[in-house]
Amino acid sequence: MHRWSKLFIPTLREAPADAEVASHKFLLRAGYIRQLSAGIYSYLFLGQRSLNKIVAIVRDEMDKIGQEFFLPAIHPRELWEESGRWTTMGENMFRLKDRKGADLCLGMTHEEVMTSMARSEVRSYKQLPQIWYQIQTKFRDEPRPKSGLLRVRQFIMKDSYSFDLDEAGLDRSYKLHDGAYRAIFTRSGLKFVVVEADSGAMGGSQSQEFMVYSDAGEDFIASCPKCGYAANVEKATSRLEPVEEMEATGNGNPELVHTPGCAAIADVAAFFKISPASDIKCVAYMALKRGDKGKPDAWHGVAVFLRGDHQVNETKLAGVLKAAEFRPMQAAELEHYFQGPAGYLGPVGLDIAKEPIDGGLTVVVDKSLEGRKNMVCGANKLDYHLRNVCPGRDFGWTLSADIRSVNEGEACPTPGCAGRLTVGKAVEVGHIFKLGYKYTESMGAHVLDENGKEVRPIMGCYGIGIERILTAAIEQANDDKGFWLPPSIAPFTVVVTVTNSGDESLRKTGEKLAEELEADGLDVLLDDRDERPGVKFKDADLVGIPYRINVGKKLSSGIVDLVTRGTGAMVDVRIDEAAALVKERVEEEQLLAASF
RNA sequence: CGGGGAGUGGCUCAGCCUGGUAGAGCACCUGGUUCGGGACCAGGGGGUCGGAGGUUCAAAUCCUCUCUCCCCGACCA
Repeated sequence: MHRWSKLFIPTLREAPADAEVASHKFLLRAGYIRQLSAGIYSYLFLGQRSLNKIVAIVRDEMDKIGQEFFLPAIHPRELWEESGRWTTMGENMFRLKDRKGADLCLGMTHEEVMTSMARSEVRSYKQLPQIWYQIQTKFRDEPRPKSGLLRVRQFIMKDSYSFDLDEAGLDRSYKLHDGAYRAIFTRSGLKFVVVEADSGAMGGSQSQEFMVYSDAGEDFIASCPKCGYAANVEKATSRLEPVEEMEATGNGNPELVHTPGCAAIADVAAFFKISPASDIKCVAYMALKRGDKGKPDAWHGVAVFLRGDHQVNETKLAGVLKAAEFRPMQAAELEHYFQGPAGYLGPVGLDIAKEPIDGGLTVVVDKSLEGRKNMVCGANKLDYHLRNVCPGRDFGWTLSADIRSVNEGEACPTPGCAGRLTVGKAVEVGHIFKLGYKYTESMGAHVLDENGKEVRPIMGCYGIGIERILTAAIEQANDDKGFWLPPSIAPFTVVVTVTNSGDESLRKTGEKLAEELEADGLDVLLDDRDERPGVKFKDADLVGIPYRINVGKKLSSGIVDLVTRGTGAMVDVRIDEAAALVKERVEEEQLLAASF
């Protein structure tokens, strides 16, 4: 039995000034964590206890579908050179040298190590499929760590990798993970949603994220309350309402119009008395194409055209262009590609590249421009616009694709669904991803199939952020006094608060009750500190323990209080029935979570 | 990397503008009283004011450089 009087649980009355989000504040105040450096935290007794419970759930479910490994955290450069990621990971990778001067890095993910294992050990199709996982520390030198444990530079990840003979096999491995992840998050008591995620830039074919709605989150997800459609806005689409086209003027051909001072969309729309949906917006980028082996990186001009009321989704754009990086085009570059100034850029008369980012100006139009008529656009000339512009007739493009972001309130993309999309913020707790042949190909892994022919295994990769489960759980259940965790991941299920430790009979009864609870298989913390009751109640409310039993003044009539932290409900319970009741409550709560 | 903010005892902060004995509340230690929602009284310990350099008789305070942390953006899981 754990006695609070002997433990190190450094609770704080006030949150340190630099904590902003609820989980960060409370993890610090409750004595779960302490910061060592930006994005680097120590986990103290309560924090480690909770993380251990999360890890146990993850391990329990993962063992049903795969095998646990434990891979090195320090990797040789050569391994990452093989996949090409020694370069592409850039500054996010922690790098170091050993005493001989050899380059090493700290593992930020383990596709390379796992693939090298498969490459050197797996020889036959008979050995497939394989699902290998590990629970291990990852190191990523984030440009901006933030929000306590939400975005950190060192964290624990459950990562797994599947190797299959073919796509049907990958599909099975992927579905196994989908099931395991749903079980893990359910048992962890999270209210999560599964959303379609972006996979374009990585070349994968399918990907889902497991999200917990929270304002602390960094991702936005679009969802339809009617049909259940949900997708990361990086990936989400919507159905657009038909636009009322403008009447052509003059002979219907593009017409130069003097529009002094109308650089912004709103000014242009007002000048022509049109909706921004009839204006063509231009966003000009320079896109970085990573050089293939030996070739240097190069920047190429990219002009994106879309409706005036839409926004460019750079994730989608990166996906269709396979570009590594974007930056806004600068004035000299605008002059070079458009011969015109910002604010008056347009698609007519441009010298268009045939292939995406391969010299010249890559012109990307959003799909929603196809088939539109009589639009307004910049004339690539200061203070002039064109009208009567028809995409396809008056200008062409390198490629046309969905590269816009959806907005709240747009129509759900599911055929036949009349719902409207809502957009909310969420924390990503897990991600499953069909990788394809990227690593087995670049690193040369193969097995013999039943015909004795060499074939490449196909891979999937799957991740869970262990600390993020704790963080998300706190974000979803807190108030001004503290937080309460689901019993399955709380450091203790119940705290027995002896209101006055100076009173011998209270203390003895409390100890006895704690022993009973423990005998019932519950994790019990006995608050036997020599503190006033108020202090003990405040601490108990703060530290995330879902149930509390007060052993105090009602004991003379054989009664203790059972307090449910989440609801604040306090009920009188006969002392000899208390243990059984708590156990029942915990079991009910877990059943309830499972039915979610 | 761009923009903003902050570094003074364990925590929250005042003092800086206008240079002159380093402060408050909480926490901590000792003794006493108290004991159902962060008690009270008395006594006590603890800070090279992020660091370096400079100005000055004198620097937490003024100047220069630098480090660190937080927030927004970019980036990313």
